[in-house]
Amino acid sequence: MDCSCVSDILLTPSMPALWTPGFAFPDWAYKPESSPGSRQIQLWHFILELLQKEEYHDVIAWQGDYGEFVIKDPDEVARLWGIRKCKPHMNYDKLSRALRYYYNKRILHKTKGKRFTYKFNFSKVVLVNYPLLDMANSSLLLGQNPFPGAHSHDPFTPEALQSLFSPTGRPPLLDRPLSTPETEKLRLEAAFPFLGSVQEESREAERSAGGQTAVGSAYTKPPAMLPPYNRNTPFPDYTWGFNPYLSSTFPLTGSKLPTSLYPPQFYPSSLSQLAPPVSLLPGESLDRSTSLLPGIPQRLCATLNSHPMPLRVSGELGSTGAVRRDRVEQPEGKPEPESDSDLEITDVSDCSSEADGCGYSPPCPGSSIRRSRTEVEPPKTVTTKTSQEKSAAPLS
DNA sequence: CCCGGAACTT
DNA sequence: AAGTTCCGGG
Repeated sequence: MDCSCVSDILLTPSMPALWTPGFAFPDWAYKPESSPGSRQIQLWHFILELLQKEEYHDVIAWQGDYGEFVIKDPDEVARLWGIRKCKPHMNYDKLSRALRYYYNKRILHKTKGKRFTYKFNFSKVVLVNYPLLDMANSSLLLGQNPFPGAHSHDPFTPEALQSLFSPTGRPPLLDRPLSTPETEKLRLEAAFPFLGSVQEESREAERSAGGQTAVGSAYTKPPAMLPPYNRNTPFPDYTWGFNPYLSSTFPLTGSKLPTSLYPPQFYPSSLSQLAPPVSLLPGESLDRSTSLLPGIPQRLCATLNSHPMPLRVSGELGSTGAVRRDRVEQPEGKPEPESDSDLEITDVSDCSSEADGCGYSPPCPGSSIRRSRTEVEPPKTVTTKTSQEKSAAPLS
């Protein structure tokens, strides 16, 4: 019930990386809230988030061509994703399956030959998230961007973005009747030359692309705040301690908080001029590591600070190193072995109901933040039927 | 590893 | 719709 998984969030005071110059995240990088059932974070979105944070450079990072990234630590990425989705049994095998589904959607494609390397199809990302954006009007995007070398002419000049995400809150033409998806697609690709040319078009990909024009809304969602990452943080604590990927709303002053979507190298400098002004209030500086985020209500963070987030680096693979490699859960035999649960999340009981309140719950309900089991953790624990039930219930 | 079908869940 | 879970095949 009280899956406080999220609540305690962002705490980690300093998060300069978020506004690192050169990092800008266009609004459209976020799926419109209105989009059917899109309240939940999407994998590609999540990937982008990780990619954006330097803390995760050892886990996943941009590398190679434009939009190309490599998952340096598959297990870790999977674990993080599992945390985000409250899927304690997530692993790279499953995550990669999800990534593979993106192939047909043209959101991603695999970089053959390179292990754990994928490449974003930014144009698609744009379309999916900002279908109504009529680039035509943004002549700046069309007119001045020679395809060769994304560096030659950066389409994302402050002016360009400015016009796209005008102060009025909505990009120009947003309400214009939507032109054909194809048209926009072309335009977008013109604007995003680095994006994998829709090479291997083909098969049903076309179909899915055509039918998935989401309803564009003038919605803007701030990027998630990923607190300093520490891979030593055990799953359980990490999970309940705070929600690293809570991309919930942050009442940021500017409403539009750009963060990085593309590798820095994609934007020699233009963007860097844009980020700072947007996220900071005059007089505020980023180096105030101890300060809260500007614009974020104290109540949101109050409880957070008091939780140092216990670093329990023990149970790595002591008793059951193998356990997590292969799912060793018995279909119905016996409940999760303690050993396993140690790695998997003891409190997952909350998640058993399928990430119900897990993913997104109102920030800091105020007090129900009990997190680390180092705390008090009522002995009764309700004999939670953790994953056991989960795997057994649905089928039988 | 990587791929993608199939069944199932949210 | 967007995965999650399994899984056979390369």
